[in-house]
Amino acid sequence: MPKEPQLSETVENFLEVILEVEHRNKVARAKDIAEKLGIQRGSVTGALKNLEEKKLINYEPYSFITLTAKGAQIAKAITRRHTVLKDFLSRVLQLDEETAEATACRMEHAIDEPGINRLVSFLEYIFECPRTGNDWIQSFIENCRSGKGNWDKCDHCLDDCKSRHRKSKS
Amino acid sequence: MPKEPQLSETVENFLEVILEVEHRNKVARAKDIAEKLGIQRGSVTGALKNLEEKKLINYEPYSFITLTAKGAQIAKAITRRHTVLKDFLSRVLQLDEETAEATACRMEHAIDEPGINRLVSFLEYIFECPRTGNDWIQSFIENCRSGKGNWDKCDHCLDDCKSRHRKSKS
DNA sequence: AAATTAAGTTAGATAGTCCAAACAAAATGA
DNA sequence: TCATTTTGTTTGGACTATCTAACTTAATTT
Repeated sequence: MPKEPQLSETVENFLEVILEVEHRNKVARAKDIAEKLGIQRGSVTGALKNLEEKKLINYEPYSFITLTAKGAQIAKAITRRHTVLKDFLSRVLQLDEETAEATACRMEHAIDEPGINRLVSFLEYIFECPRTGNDWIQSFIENCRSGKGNWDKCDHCLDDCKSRHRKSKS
Repeated sequence: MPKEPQLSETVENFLEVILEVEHRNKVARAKDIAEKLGIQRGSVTGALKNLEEKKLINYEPYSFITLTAKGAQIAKAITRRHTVLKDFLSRVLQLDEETAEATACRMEHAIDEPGINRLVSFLEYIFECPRTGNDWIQSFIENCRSGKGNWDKCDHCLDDCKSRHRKSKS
């Protein structure tokens, strides 16, 4: 397999937005893309031609825009990265909605599939391992607020873990 | 305070590299910067002029390059992000050295100070909370390898946590 | 000190991303 | 259907980040 030349952040964002718009309104129009990306309509046309050349979208002037199979595949991968990262940022690091969204949007271009898969496993692990889960995250937040580590209630906390785990097995 | 216009990824990388080279050899030369960034010598000159205009480096043609206070401050912030992210990627997600390094290098431009501070707290929390720590990460790896969750040994594992915690208090 | 090599700069080219404004096509609706 | 509005395209310009090749300055070696 000849390795695909990696795509620019701009191209990835275009694909991601097109996928989203396609889902909402069956088909993507230049105007929606421009709005979503916060750029001028005029800037979209050239970019679309570029995507067309790269065989990532089906495009003809004045016509609708759809993703090719290749384009859709990439768009979905990027969207998945976005979702996973946002999940980590908001559910684990507890960044507020807006910050998590914006940060995920920038980070999604910086991590590859092996990395994101590992992060998915990590998220699952956090919320499934009896040693962690939601209350562990909760303690993390308290820890952040109170400034420094307070491990006084650990005995009790560990007992809770255990009894919770017993219950879940029964 | 007038908000600083945010810097491009390129500028951030330049500052980071200059800081590193400065540390290794007291002073940065265009050639080292070009090598580290994997670009041609000719591309460096223009960028340096730009950094000079932004008051981020002290630069005069044919002379040495040093960071200004402002430049150094930013370079250190980027480097810190890099370090923290790499730490997370390698110590927690267990990506191999090289991948962690490369990924951190791209992600460092995508996360801001509040975000990175939260990640620092999270790392500390993972390794200090009695419920987690190194053996928890170890179990994560095994979990990744074996494919699906295996929570058979959890009772034992939780007991270990507890006794370890008792010891650490004495 | 002169010759050679290494490092730095300049100039011109290209590609990508964007804008604003003028223009063209398509859709709407009276 | 015709006029109006909306949407899409074109054009020309700007800026960033790069390259290569030619050239200049500085450093090293003999």
